[in-house]
Amino acid sequence: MRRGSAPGAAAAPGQDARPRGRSEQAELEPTPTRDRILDTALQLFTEKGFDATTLQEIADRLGFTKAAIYYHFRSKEDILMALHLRMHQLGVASLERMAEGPVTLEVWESLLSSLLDEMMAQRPLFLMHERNQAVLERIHRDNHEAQHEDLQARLREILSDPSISLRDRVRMSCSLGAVFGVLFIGGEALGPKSEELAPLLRDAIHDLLAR
Amino acid sequence: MRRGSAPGAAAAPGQDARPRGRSEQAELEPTPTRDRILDTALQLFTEKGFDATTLQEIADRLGFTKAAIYYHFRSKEDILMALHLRMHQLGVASLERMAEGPVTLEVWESLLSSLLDEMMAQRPLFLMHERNQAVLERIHRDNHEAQHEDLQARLREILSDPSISLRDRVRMSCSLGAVFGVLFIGGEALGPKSEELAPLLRDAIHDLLAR
DNA sequence: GTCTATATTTCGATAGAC
DNA sequence: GTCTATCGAAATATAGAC
Repeated sequence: MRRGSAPGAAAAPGQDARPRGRSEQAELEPTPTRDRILDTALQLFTEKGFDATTLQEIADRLGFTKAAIYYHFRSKEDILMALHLRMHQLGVASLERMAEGPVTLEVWESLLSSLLDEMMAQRPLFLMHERNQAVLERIHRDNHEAQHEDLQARLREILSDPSISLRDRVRMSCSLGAVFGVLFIGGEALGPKSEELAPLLRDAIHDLLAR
Repeated sequence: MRRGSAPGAAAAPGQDARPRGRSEQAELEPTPTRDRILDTALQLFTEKGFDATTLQEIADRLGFTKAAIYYHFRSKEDILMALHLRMHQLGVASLERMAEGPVTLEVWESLLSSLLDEMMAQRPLFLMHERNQAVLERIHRDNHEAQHEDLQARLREILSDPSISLRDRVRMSCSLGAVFGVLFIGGEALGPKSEELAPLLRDAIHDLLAR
């Protein structure tokens, strides 16, 4: 945190960090209002970035006040982390397959294929993530608990594995970038019909990885 | 601007927005100190993001105070815009070639090739730009003067051109993404030897665009 | 050109009523 | 569960001395 960082938060030591709101148990449970806050935040964080988005704006769009948000979330960062969690869980399946054996070009291609499906389905989440990398890294460093099991870390590990030829690792990076290229650079320019897009993208990736 | 936004700036109407500092003429001229500020800002904006970087930090790293920066730049945004300008000028050459004729896959490949050279040479600038997209767009919207002539706008135009087949536009997006993939995702993982990287990347791009 | 000191605003977060 | 009111902490930007 950088600004109004929990002014009265260091009140009683040994106390729970959560000042009020819902019980700790119920905290992660989705509720309609909670989800509406998350959806609105997702939109604004993507459009303007996390830092430039104020709780006031989120509240305004939802038709209630800033303070009400604090019943559902402990802090602004918590909202971002909840969104991060949503996305993070998507990567887990792919992640486990990546940990199983050696990553050949063929394995990579099939991994990318399932990743592509997930990204197509959850594009807004990935977009938000992409546009708030700096903030997310900052927060990740602070809570260096929750040692990922992080998709990005595992990717970097593979891409720096010297037992794979540099040529192949370049191809892997390219194919990964190609997915981002189509979803985020091409994005709306290519047209929103992901049904047509996906097979064309898969073909291109295949040309990149085959042989 | 969102926070301490020019408190006493709306003083005398009809007055120049620039309160003090160097003369308007000399303002864009590079000086050693100005460049040092820009270099430091480039680093911090990339590491932590524009919003999370304070003028205090920039000043601290340079060994003088916050206020001194205001002799060289009118505002924090001005620093970002100066960096944006640096990068923007790199794209101009490619941009003009793109405006000349119809963009075929062959033209695209050669454009990408020169863009790649520029990006390899000026990677930090592109990295900063990539990691501060949201802020840059916000500022661009505010100063909707300086109608770009913007690289990104022209790219989107091409990628949505219906006279090019969807298949080819997907390939173009892929190849563009591939460049980002190698430079920014693969990044340090692939190793810093851009001499080896460039030809491998060009080969991959060729496989994507040829035939 | 750089400093000290300060004005001004914004925003996250809390307290407590309802 | 949401509101009003307010606190406390930055951070941008300015004024004016040196």
